[in-house]
Amino acid sequence: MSFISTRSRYGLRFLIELSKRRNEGPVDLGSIAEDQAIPETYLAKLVVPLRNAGIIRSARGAKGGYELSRSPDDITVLEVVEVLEGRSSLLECTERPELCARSADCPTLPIWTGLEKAVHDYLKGVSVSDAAAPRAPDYAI
Amino acid sequence: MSFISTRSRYGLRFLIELSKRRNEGPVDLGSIAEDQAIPETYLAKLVVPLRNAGIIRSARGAKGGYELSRSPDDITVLEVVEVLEGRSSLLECTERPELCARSADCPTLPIWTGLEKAVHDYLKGVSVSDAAAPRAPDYAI
DNA sequence: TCTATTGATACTATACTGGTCCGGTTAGGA
DNA sequence: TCCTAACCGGACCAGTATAGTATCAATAGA
Ligand code: SF4
Ligand code: SF4
Repeated sequence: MSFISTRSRYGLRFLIELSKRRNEGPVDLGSIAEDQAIPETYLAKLVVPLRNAGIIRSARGAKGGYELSRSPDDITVLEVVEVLEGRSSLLECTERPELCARSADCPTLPIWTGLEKAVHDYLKGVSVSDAAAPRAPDYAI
Repeated sequence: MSFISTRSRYGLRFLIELSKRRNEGPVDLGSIAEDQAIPETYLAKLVVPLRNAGIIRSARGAKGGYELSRSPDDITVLEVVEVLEGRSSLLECTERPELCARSADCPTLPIWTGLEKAVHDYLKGVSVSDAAAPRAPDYAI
């Protein structure tokens, strides 16, 4: 059970919280960790790749914290998952067929490739602002 | 990287091979393991849940082996993955929301639920016989 | 300068993945 | 009958990933 691990789940909840507290200036990690019941030291590590990816920006020092560096409409869940899981695929061989000697005529590869695409398309269609909406009906169907 | 682990990949390739060798009578594990380059002792373990699920049947003794117990059209890849991964979901909380205290008003849960559904629908739409087809164009798009 | 807050590493405990090994059981065939 | 091909079941194992902790340094506001 690892494609959507706590990394993505915590991370997405963190971003939603940031999107709710836009225009408060930088929000400190501790307050989000607390009200989302996420271990602060663990969340602190998830924040690094998000910053590197340009999704959030940070301010150090007292009164520092994090804020979204883009509109939540422009942050897709796909991007968040890719950044936090370190990969975008459920399978190595769909992205790097050269890793498997059998890939050239593997009958199952097209199936997995299709599955990847289904996942990609879905996640690409949902943004952080969709997620932040109180009851978002569309993507749940 | 584990939702589609070697279990599903090996298992599906095994079933495809069985579907190709239908009407040969029981096929012994060793010969499939060899030509699919799957460790025989490992494959031997994957075969147990497939039998328990009624996907294949086994014959013991000399000249024994395995054969599909249903038409390959009636075996969906979804079923194979569920049986071999021991679960159908990428996330626990979508199936058992009671595991998470926050599930009642978790803003991200509908997203993951929607993702599960996308995955389910896709995998349900592909059967072992589709997979066995030499170049199956439909589901790869 | 004091203090709140991020930044960067290093460490750990647990579980999962992908195997191997081995002794036992069943049944076809010489 | 007895040999042997094949399945059956379980213990075991090394490597890696996940989830989390701990420590200390850097920075900026009051
Ligand atoms: S055999 Fe097919 S599914 Fe398995 S790793 Fe190779 S290409 Fe991928
Ligand atoms: S917080 Fe939401 S996504 Fe995370 S486990 Fe609970 S219900 Fe699932």
